Amino acid sequence: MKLSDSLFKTFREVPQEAEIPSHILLLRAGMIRKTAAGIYTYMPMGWRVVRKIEQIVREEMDAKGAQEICTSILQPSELWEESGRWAAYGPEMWRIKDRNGRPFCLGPTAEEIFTDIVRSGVDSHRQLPFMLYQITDKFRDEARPRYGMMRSRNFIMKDNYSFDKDHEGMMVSYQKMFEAYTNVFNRCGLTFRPVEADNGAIGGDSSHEFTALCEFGESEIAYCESCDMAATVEKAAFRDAEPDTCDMLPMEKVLTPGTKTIEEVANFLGLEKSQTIKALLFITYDEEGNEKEYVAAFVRGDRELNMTKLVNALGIREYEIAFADENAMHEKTGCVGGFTGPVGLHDCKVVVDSELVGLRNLCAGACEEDHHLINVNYGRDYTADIVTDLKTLKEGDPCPCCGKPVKHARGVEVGQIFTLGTKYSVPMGAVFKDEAQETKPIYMGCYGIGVSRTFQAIIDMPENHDENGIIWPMSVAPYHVIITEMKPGDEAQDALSEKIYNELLSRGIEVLWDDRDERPGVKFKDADLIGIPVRITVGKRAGEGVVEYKLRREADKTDLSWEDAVREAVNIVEREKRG
RNA sequence: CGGGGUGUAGCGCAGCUUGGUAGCGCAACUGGUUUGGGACCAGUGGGCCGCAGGUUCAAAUCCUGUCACCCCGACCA
Repeated sequence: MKLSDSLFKTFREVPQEAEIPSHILLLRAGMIRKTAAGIYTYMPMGWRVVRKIEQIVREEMDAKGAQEICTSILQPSELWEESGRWAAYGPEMWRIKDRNGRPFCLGPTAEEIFTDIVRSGVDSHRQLPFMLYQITDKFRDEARPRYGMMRSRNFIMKDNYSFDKDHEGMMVSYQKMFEAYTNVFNRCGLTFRPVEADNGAIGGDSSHEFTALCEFGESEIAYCESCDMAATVEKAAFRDAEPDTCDMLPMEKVLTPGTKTIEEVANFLGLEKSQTIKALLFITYDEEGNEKEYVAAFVRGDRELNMTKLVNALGIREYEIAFADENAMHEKTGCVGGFTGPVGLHDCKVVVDSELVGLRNLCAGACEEDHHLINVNYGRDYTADIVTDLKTLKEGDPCPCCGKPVKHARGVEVGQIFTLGTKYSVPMGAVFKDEAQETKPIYMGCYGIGVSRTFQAIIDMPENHDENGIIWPMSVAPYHVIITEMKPGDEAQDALSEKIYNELLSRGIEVLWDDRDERPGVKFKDADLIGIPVRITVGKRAGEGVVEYKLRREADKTDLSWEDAVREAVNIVEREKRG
């Protein structure tokens, strides 16, 4: 491609709407343009990158035996009614009507469609297992689009679904996808970690998120450098403190005026925060949004409650719970703001963190203004409706696997895989006849890659950008080589540039030829900004057949004969283009 | 959905307090001089000052409403 023939425009100034490096550079390099909040157009150079990523995804999916199809973005409401998600999905779903008033949505995902296709096409166990995938636009009307394509309202996602006879087969498919995803993200040049993820109250057994590590990411993960443990903070298990071995002392009520926080109580009584019990009060709602019941959760005073774990323990959804109004709750349950403890509480569901069971002689609120109880013990003084791990694993806490202090990191979730089991196949009737002629539900898994998010996340990797612009990995670069011709119109330079251009093209290299009538500085700046991995500069020494050869990611430049430069370029492209 | 902020030329911004003919830098276009890291000189074009209403002789500026966009939070199969 000659630059003089293309629509090519870069921007010198940082666009006011962008904050993080990847978003700034995509806009400055002219790879994307915003159409509306969270809605973008891919410009020629950016679209080439997206297509490269898609191609990598295709190759890895095909290698695992998945087949590509393409479903409509428009999906009828009936399918979603069947799975129960038409009501459950909420305002994030773009809903539209056809001319006859029939409701449709712009697909936010495609479990229902794939299940529908498969139920009408599968009858026998002999047809299983198989996997289908597609790479299409997905639509989610996000409450808050952010950071360009990191969280956009319309994005490109590869989604695929596995269909197996049983749980064991499903886990084989899951493992295949785990491998495929690892290959995809490695080839795209991402630094990432697969982390154990939460899959909600009614999800399947297994889920992993693939998180590209990056300080601008929206997800937070906990990981261990001593072992393989890595999980989202919502999911990360917590190793309980060792049970106390001392005797239970008699419980006592003490006056603790004005000590509403854990810190204040601990200071007042001269205790460690770990010798106290923290109370958190909630109210839950049913599906219609009516108040259902009060919930009191208790964790050790120095711990942090993990909402996801609480919600899972209660078997409800995140939006069906909220902090309770303590005054309103007092009437019914006897709680007292700032002085609530598990003893004396009534008419509410009590959820106790598992480690409290083994700890002795703790201090808790007395459910009475300005009073606390000391020497409170589980079993003797109070019990729970549910005992489970409710804690958030914080940086420095012991690793649940090996006990070493864990680390936290931020990242961008570029992919997620999870087992669905029969969540969709049972309600939607996706069944088959097994060897014994019995009708069984199909076991499904679903797997997603955010292609457009990956596109942006690649740039945010520290090694893939610098102060001058993007540094594309060869595998996804819009072009492999850029020929920077210093002085178009100069006979020797024109001739040599053309020779190199044709030579590279004939070797299957993707070449951009900057033949614009611009000053050298502008050309160098643009070449750096758009991040083409190899630059061949045709300048003063064109007459003797000498060019300058430079890699975008390295500082040194070398003068080479044009033949050597072509050879070097072909070598490095061949070596690196597969990722 | 709550809090904060911004809408003025393609991009980045000033002007608004205290109403009086809409400005600057970059980009674009023309001519010239330049030519290995975002050149210089001279000239040119380009605006419904987000939109609607109001106050006023007069509104980018003051008032009311509304829309859009950005940031923090809530939310996120």
